[in-house]
Amino acid sequence: MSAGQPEQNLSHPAALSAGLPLRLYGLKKRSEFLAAARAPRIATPGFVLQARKRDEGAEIRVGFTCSKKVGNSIARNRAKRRLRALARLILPTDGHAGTDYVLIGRAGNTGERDFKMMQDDLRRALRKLSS
RNA sequence: GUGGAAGGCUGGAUGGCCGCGGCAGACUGGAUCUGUCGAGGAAAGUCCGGACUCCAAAAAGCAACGGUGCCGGGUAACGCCCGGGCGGGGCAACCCGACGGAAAGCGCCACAGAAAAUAUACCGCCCCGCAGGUUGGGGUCCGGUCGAACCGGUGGGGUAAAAGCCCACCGCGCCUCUGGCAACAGCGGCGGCAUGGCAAGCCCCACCGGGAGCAAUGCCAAAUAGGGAUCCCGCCAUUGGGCGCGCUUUUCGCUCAGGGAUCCGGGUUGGCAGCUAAAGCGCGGGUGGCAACACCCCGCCCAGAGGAAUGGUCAUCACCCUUCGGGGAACAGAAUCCGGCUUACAGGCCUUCCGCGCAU
RNA sequence: CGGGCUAUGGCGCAGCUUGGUAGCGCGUCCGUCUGGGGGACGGAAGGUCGUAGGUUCGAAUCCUGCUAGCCCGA
Repeated sequence: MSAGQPEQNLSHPAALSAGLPLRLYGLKKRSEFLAAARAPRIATPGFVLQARKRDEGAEIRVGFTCSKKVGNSIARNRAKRRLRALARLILPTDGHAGTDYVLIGRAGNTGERDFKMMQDDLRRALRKLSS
């Protein structure tokens, strides 16, 4: 299982957007993950953020991935769920249009780090990328 | 009061906001709304036993291999559970035991020691001989030494010195009888020391086991070229061969003339079933049983995904720690199902029993 | 779902079958040879044998349970 594992758990994109100002779309294909992997990245204690500016389209797309280092399937799923909650909360307002984001879980921290601190981490990482 | 032993239970609660999976219903057949259900005692490790399905064969048995191993019972079955026996540990409650066979056979027992399994004779001990010694022959296994272990133990008799050589008791073995379904226990008698240890070395004996696993298996749909090879049967021909061709397709025309099995190549990785009401659960009741458990009645309905949903976050209460800011909250996540075993586990609760101290 | 293998000095491996002494190569340290380096030679240190139990007088070795890693089949 590589970092480019397709995000099979991603739910319907429209369901994600319910009640939110901007729709989030999921990254599904391995090639899309690989493209984002070559893009600039910011590492935080709770996760790693990658962002790739696309040429076409204005929607924000986001993908989640966890390697086996994070733990067994339960630990990986919990890490991805927390990352998904983060993205739902912050990306529609702080994200940049026409960008693909990939959030990568880190062993030991993604499932345990304080959620407020992770929100700050994500906002700071987004500012850093845009500057 | 304190220290233990055994058995059982529990594994935070409530409410916002956002979100996930199954099922049912509603609605302009849209990817919406409503309702409802949604992890464990170990779901874990995958160590045993089954159910179920297919394969091979036959209702069996044998060989090989593997497993189990005191006795009796329970169970669908078990390597599990209950009861009993024997051995060991603990003052006790109680706990632990791979607990058949070493007088069927093979093998191993390092070092040390005289000697390690058909026993042996180093230092001693005793007797006899002579050339009287740093000596020769014999007796003996009593004492010493070694070791994890050395060929019964203690006491007495006996002797040149000794020895189950003889005797008593203990141990061991055999036999009869008694109790018990049995393992086994007990009384009595006999034998006269034989049988060192290791079977988690090979092995022997008794009993059990055909193989594979839900990615099993069945059905539907789609897709590909109804392709190739071999064999069998059939037909025509008879040295070797052929079983099709034309046409967009069917009808049709020409021709003596197509069926089966296995394998290879190629294609498909969609849907449904299997699938969860079950050898089910109940600190509900009754009967039988010491018990495990069985039977009857009553009540309950408790995930079914199809690479995996059961979550995230905030607040309050309860618990633990605190330097009063705050921090912590175990082991762990269903994948066909069930019965066990094993392993992991913060904290808390209940019942019964034993020892010791104090008071009465 | 089922099956198999491995774990031994810092690294790579023997030893396990048939139980009694843990060994080899590279590396490390010290010394000598050289003007010095490399190299050679001599010497030395370094191992709870993955872990917890059991069998045995005695276990790296035999048995059982865990832990970690790797591989195979459907």
